[in-house]
Amino acid sequence: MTTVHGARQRARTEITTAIKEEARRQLAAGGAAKLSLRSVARELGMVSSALYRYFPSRDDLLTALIIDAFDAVGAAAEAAAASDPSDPSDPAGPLREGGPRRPEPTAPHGRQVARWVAVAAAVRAWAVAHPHEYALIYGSPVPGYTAPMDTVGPAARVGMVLIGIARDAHRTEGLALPPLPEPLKGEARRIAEDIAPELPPAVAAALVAAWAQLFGLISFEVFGQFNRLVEDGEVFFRHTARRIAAEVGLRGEPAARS
Amino acid sequence: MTTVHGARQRARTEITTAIKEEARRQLAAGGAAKLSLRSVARELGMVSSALYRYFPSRDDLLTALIIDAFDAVGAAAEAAAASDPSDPSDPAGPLREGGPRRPEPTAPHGRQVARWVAVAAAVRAWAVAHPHEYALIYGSPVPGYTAPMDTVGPAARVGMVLIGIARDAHRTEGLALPPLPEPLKGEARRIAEDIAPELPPAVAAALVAAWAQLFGLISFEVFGQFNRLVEDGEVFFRHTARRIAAEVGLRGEPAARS
DNA sequence: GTCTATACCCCGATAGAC
DNA sequence: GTCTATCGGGGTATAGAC
Repeated sequence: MTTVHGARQRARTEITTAIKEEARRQLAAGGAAKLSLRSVARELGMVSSALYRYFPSRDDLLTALIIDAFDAVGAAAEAAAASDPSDPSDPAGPLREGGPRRPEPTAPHGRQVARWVAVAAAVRAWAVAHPHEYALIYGSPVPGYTAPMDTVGPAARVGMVLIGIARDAHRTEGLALPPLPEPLKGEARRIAEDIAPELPPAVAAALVAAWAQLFGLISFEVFGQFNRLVEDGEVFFRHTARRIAAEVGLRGEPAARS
Repeated sequence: MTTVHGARQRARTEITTAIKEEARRQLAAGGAAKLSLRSVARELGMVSSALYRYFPSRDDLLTALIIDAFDAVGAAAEAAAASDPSDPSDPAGPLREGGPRRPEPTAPHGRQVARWVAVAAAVRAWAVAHPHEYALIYGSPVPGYTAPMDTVGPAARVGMVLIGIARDAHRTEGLALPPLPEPLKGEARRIAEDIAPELPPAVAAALVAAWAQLFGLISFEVFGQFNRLVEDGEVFFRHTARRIAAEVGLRGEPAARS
């Protein structure tokens, strides 16, 4: 009985996976707006009504895809943060999808900067490799669709990784930024309370700005706004990510800066 | 006869305008993907086939909307650049769209920084006021639609304004940035040739990055990624725009530089 | 859990009368 | 330039047999 149940469960999750895979294919072909249960079913050799046993509505399928995408990019970011890019023998992390993790042979000073850049580069690499899933989660909101609460956890993962790096840097080296102008102080204090009470408010606020700026670069590349202006996206991006790291107070070795 | 012709022309442009207005309304309601000639016609009390006298296809209507949007945000940027935000008596430009006017402190030195911030704030204000048109031009690409060449001119206007500010600053004060790391030098040289041969390559490359970073902030706000983290978007944005200005070598008065 | 059938919507685009 | 009519597609979602 549990066997039967197990087998059924297995079949169910297999089909669910197949549906999501086909849906992702269609996402790539036509965008989120014209993802349709019917054509997914058609392509899978099913009839449309059968899909409703797996996803009660089109929006639920969309939600599943969104959560998967946030989880994928979040996992890539976490893997990059866990690997140590300052170790030349470490092949993992920034350039891989989901690299293996390695021990940490400690770099002297700019280790957190290197991790920051590695995380940013990993997010970019994922985005470039999965432009349509990236568009799904960081592009224009899908009209008529409002994300349920289930998405906020996965959506926060990349941000958490960046916050963690800042936290580590603050603990080991101390992060400091020049004082904020008056009108921003309240805002920064609130942001710090929300995301990282142990960080100085100015750092927390800079983190949020840096986060948005990193994704701005990625979006411009993925969405084609650079329009041939930038040729080697990775090199350009890594350099800019390093400069952005400085904006939150992370200091690299002076030699490597800029 | 010319009168008749003139009247006809007038009627034609009036109807064309009405169509675009209704289309923009629908853009707001359902996004670019479900903008349809049929429903525009319905709402206008016309029959769908009549619209084909004005726009030969749905994509042509979309192109018109895109060009209008690029022109609108470009015009806002140009107006902000032309006004002088360091003159407290100048009511024009940056803050006009909404929001309190807080004249930038007069500064003979940081004038280009003030212009930079004013332009950025004007773009943000336009985006916040017209989120759907913003999404049309800076969000995920519309699936199945490829922009014709007619859009590239209008699309470049905001960038041109930013380049112009950097150029002015370079002419009057000289812009300099630390030397670039080797792998970026070629890229930067090419970028400079493309957009502003008279600027140092490092500045040109930083300009492109800054451009993307500004729009990253705007997109996060407009697309709701900040999700209540940032409360006063304008204050937060102006401050960050000022920091980004420093990244391209624009120097404000040290006092105001957070 | 899958099937057929169905209700009830939507769309872009064109032909041809007026 | 606007109309009716039409071609030929598309979609979500449900009911009910098997």
